Amino acid sequence: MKTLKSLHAGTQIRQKEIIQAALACFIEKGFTATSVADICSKAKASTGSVYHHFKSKSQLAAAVYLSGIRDYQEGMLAALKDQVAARDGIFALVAFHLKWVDGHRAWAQFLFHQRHAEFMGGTEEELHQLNARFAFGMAAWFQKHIKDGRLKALPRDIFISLLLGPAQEYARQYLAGYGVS
Amino acid sequence: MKTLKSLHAGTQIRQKEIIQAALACFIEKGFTATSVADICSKAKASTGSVYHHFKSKSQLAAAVYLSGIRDYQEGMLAALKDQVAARDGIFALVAFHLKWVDGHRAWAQFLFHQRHAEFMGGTEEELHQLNARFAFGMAAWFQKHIKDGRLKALPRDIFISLLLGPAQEYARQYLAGYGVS
DNA sequence: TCTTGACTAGAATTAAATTCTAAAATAAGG
DNA sequence: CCTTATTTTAGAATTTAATTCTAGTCAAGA
Repeated sequence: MKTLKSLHAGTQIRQKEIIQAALACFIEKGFTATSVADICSKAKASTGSVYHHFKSKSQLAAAVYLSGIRDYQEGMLAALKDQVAARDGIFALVAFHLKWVDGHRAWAQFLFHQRHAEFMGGTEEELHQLNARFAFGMAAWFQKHIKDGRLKALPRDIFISLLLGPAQEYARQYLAGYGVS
Repeated sequence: MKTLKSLHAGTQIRQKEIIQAALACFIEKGFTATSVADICSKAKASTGSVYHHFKSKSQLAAAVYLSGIRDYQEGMLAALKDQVAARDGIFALVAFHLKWVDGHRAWAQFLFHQRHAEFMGGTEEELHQLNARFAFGMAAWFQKHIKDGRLKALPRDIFISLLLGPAQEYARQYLAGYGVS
């Protein structure tokens, strides 16, 4: 017998198409002003399909958000994995951050503006989990450099602020001059 | 003949009631999740009445926002007007800021969270005008102290940051532990 | 008091979200 | 290959919520 919940081949692609379409619409018109019909037509999908993959418009927006974060965080960790020296790791992170923002401007803008949006309710666990995993991965890499005294031991929030704050702030200003919404 | 647009006596009160009801709903459930029916029933007003006073649900949300800002800014300027000495003015501002946040927690929370929300589109001019007027009033008071060398001349954004940043940050944390949304 | 426009009420309309039903596509086991 | 269970798609039907409309009430001021 066939395994339950076996996904069809194109499913992930379809979901990504829908997410991308939704992202484009949200950025162009904002969450409230885009209808799911808008999203359907931009994604060339039927309402049935969209609602099959996502519980609701809000949940889709949350998926857009989470999907962006996931991509960013995975990229950051991957960038880190290739490095050994403390200095190289830090450079890699900052470089990746800036590159990601530049390469995903629409998405970055969405992430920045919707940080605490209402549709995120009911996704907090998943977001929290993502963040925890990310923090863990980062910590694991930096730990050895801290132990060996090459980097200072600092509270996590301070550490992150020092590491990425400037790039973050720069990105914010960069995106502010980029367009819509 | 009667002047065009002469308002009835209770109009302002009614509008305030609706704004307060809307504020309560928005804070309790968020903008998207509250229906104008919710607002109507909380304000004991008919849909007709609500739509007579406000063009749309979004515009009502914008009015809630602007109304809060206006109240805050007027209070700040009034607090300043009573003072002469530079030190007294600064103390008065910080005190008023904290008192206002404490006395209007719901409102303050709404203002903090909705800063760049979508429904603000189409109200930017009015917001900008409010801010400009506020900045002008503030500048007017501080100018003389700066001229006389009792206060340093600093770029406006830096000046404000130094003046209210700590209180602002404190308020943010204070509200974070306050409840809903 | 009378006229006029503001205001209120709530029904009617419209628009958008969500659900539903049936059909098409796909994965695996035989 | 065929069968069958299951996922996926389409789009119509339903439901829900925003907005508009119509009729009537009320208040200001001449």
